[in-house]
Amino acid sequence: MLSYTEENYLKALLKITFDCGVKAVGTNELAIALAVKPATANDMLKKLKEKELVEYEKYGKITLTGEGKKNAVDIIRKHRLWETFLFEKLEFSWDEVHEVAEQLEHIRSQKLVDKLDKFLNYPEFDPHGDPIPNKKGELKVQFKKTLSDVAVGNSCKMVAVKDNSTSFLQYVVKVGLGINNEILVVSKQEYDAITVIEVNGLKSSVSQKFAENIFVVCNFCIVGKSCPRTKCEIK
Amino acid sequence: MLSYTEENYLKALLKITFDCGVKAVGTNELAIALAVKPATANDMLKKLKEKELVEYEKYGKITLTGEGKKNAVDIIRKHRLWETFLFEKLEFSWDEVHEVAEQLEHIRSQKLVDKLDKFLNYPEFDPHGDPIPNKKGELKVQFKKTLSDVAVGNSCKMVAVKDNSTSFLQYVVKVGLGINNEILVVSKQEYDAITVIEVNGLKSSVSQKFAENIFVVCNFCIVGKSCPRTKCEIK
DNA sequence: TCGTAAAGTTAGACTAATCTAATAAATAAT
DNA sequence: ATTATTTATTAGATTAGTCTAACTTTACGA
Repeated sequence: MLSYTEENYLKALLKITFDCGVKAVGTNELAIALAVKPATANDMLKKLKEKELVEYEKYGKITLTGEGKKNAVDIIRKHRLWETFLFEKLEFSWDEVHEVAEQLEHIRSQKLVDKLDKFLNYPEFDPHGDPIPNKKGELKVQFKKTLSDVAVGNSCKMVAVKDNSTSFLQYVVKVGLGINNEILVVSKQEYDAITVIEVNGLKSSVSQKFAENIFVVCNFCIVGKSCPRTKCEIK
Repeated sequence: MLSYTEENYLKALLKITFDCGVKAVGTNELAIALAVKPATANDMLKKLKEKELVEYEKYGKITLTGEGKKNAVDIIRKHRLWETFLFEKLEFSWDEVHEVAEQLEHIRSQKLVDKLDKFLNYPEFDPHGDPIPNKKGELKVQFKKTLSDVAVGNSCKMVAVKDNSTSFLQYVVKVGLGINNEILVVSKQEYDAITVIEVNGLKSSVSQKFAENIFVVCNFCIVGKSCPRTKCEIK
């Protein structure tokens, strides 16, 4: 069985490679992600290599093995299910869920995960709009993360806000936005990325900064029919 | 902040003294409860004494300080709230909740506990019928734990079963019993404690063994008006 | 009351996860 | 290509929690 620490190393490796994962990971990079010293990460990597959860040559880059990836995806699944629970059932705000989910993700009980998944009605995305791996480890890939990533002419759905300050939230309300609202990206100024959006018929101009703080999912990803999806299947 | 291990030591100390707590606890007794060696318990007790969470003289019995008790009660509160959640919301069976709650009780988030409490509608008893301390650390003391403790002429409410075997459960169904049913203790044979109970008008004779496996709460404890209750208030 | 058994303590060692400081290899820059 | 810089590794130390084995108190029974 993996220790909490081992789980965190695997999760960090997956998260670094995730965005859809070409590159292998370096020791320093990993150490920074986990807020430990490179020497510490190195020690742990030896252990994980011994357990055949990662692969690397001495002085080379690190990749997860199939087994390592499977474990990592499972932790991410648990993390995101718990975030969804906290947000939807316990009325936590967007910015509060992560820290608690960091703890909850390590609870060991397959039954708990399955039951929680069912209780939440098998959600595909967490409150941040990140995909939740299903029981088999498959997940829907999202190509857009914030409003600033949405191309002109496309529409998307707001799922959460990144910034939780009062001033920002008041701004959000002012442009007529709320959770689950459709947003159409009407146009975008090339020079400073000032973007015209339309929400329920109301057009507004918003800054790059604003757009980066609105989490969205793209419609085709939600509808899921002609949805460009990748199965990051775990062997 | 306390480590998981420290929390477990405090919880074990409280649980040993709880039933309602006259005696102080010995090192061996504690070690057995935690499945560690006495030497290990001794080391930890030194640490807890240093932190002023327990009090004892060398070679003497151990008691929790106010602060130690406060911490221990809080862990019990979390444990029992999680058990209630697992049982009521996630459809865990009575015998499955404990193990998972052992893990969940260590999650650190005051907000999570408060929200969970609210989500469950401020329950006073867990699925085993054990009292859940409220936010102030107060709890309702139950004088009866199983059907075998209920005196002749009194009625109670079944809250759970201790034995989860099919044969027992079928027996339970046969006498017309289910969760939340009222049980009247009609009479009891002195010699072998064979007990006549009445459930929804149906009278049955049950054995001592059967009665010991039915968890109940007494009405006056639930109603809470003229309820003999003890506030185990935490200073 | 005295001796043995039970209960509690101490000493020394081990493992997991971390650190700092020193060293080695790989990469980038001149 | 040779050096300088970045990246990775090793060595040795530390802390928390555990162990075994030996020792010290306390409690109890003859």
